[in-house]
Amino acid sequence: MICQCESCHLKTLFYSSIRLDEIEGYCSSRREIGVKAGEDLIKQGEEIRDFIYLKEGLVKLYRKSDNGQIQIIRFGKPFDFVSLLSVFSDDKYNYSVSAIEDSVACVFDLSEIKQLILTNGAFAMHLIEIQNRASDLIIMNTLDLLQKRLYGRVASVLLYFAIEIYKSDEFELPISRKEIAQYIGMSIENVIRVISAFRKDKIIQVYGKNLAILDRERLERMRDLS
Amino acid sequence: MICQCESCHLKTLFYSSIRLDEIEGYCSSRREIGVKAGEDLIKQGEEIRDFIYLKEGLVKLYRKSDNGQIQIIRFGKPFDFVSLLSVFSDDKYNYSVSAIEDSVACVFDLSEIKQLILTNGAFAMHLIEIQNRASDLIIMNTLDLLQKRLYGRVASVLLYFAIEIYKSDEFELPISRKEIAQYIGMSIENVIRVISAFRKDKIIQVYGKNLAILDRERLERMRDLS
DNA sequence: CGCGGCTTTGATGTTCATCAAGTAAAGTGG
DNA sequence: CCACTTTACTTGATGAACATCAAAGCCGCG
Repeated sequence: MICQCESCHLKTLFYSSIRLDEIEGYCSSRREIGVKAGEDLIKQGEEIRDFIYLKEGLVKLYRKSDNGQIQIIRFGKPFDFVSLLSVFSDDKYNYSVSAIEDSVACVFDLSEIKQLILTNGAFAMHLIEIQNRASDLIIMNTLDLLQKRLYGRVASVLLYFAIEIYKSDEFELPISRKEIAQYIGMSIENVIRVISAFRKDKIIQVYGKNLAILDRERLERMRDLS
Repeated sequence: MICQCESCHLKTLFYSSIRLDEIEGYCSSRREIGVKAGEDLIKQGEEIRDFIYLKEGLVKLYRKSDNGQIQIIRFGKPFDFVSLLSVFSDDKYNYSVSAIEDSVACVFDLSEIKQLILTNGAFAMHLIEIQNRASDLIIMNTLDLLQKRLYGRVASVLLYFAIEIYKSDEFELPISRKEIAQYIGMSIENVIRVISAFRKDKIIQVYGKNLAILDRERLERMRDLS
């Protein structure tokens, strides 16, 4: 069997709504793409032909805004980055996706997925739920950032990686200060200053790329009290 | 016939994918709710039982964030406010909707819509497209705001109402300065100051609630150059 | 080695929130 | 209807939050 779906998260998500004898067909049309850290998986402006699902790794969604600045929309890990944003509403990507860590993506023909929506109600329902959840997350996250200030925004990012990505208070920060700045919409220098302040206040510990949250409560307070 | 679907936008959107002999059934289960300016259509925290579509009027989507502040997520006019945001991904609303102008909403049982998704592929596809488009708009809009500053943000709002809502450079501003502030994430005083500055610079003209954009180009430049 | 990108800190000025005080407008109860 | 209260709006003054400029150290890489 070409497609080892047992090891693929996609199975749990979608294949539960597809009859076993149908799976084979979709599996064979599926292909995997490996991208190394730094490489692009999706380029802004490209035509949307595929339906892409992140199987392994860590990516960032970002866009070039009108004035040429780069803005990071969201970080995506397996499960919460399924092709979303404009896949069914536009014909061109209005954002890029690139790998932060080496990643593997599952790629389907978009037309096949659309066919599946048309013919398989359970699949359509499932997909709607997933898309809905993903959009909600982005929206609420961005809204949160919008009403926080520098300190709260930086605290948010650090806690995001600790809680959502690494599920640990000690981890290797996968992104640069510059990327944090591009995500929270503040200047690089001020991001650095806040991280330094957190370090001096013994809220976090930094050695190289490694980061340890020493005082989770205080960091959460900084995040919540803007 | 109870349901005068000819006059309802929903028809063009959804009913194109439903067979004529099926329409009758859904029409009869549909009900209309009128809300006067200032009244709530949806309350944050309520259970999601309905699928709601704005037929006439103007509404605002807003939420109370963790620290108790009110934040306006988006303004919605007929067509671009279909129940979205968490309708299929959560069981409770995490935002409120209230009428800015007197409005009329079409209400369906959510369970019926879900049933329709399961059994009618074309409908599901159509709904996915609409939801996708709506989410994209909110996301891109919020991201735009996030990287603009005071002047650019205020210019954005004014141009939004001129272009998207009223399709004219002269209109009656339907929202208060406070609501602008809650939408763009800045203080009321500064919103007022910017509007005054625009007025003094002859970019806009203000008499009471009425607003006229005198110099569209300059206002657009303010919006685009942050 | 030298170059470019990332990081860091300090100094400076701009942008912004906040406080204060006052005016106008709109609802409320007698 | 008028006095009363509340809400929206407005302006100025002040300090806090933030961007920007500048300079220097630190890598990794050709």
